[in-house]
Amino acid sequence: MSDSAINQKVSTILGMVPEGHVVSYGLLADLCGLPGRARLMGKCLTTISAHIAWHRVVRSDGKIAFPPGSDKANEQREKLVLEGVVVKNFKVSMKHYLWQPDLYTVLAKLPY
DNA sequence: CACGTGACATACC
DNA sequence: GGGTATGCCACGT
Repeated sequence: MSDSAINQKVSTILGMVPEGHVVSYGLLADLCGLPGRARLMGKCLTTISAHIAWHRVVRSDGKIAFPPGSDKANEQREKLVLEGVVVKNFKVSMKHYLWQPDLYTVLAKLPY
């Protein structure tokens, strides 16, 4: 699978994550058909972070992936809070996670 | 080719 | 809860 193909899927999927919700890197990888390759997602986001909802991606434990207090971390926290996401100490509450049933809904809309 | 590193995850203790 | 260990994959050195 080419890089651009992955970028395509990531963009598509992130476009379907509703406001006020977040997904983990691992889940995102799963949805891309790349189970176990969460680290690849971070790599991917560095190239397409410009015009998509990259801020809705957090780690599986809820923490923002950037160093707490860094500019990027602050920016992400800001965007999430504006959407109504509860962020405490750079960690989002679990209730905002897109969970399994939601994923099936998302998958049903994907072109593959 | 061998390591180290990184927007990660899981399983333990 | 935190800390360590291991698995994971792409990249640079």
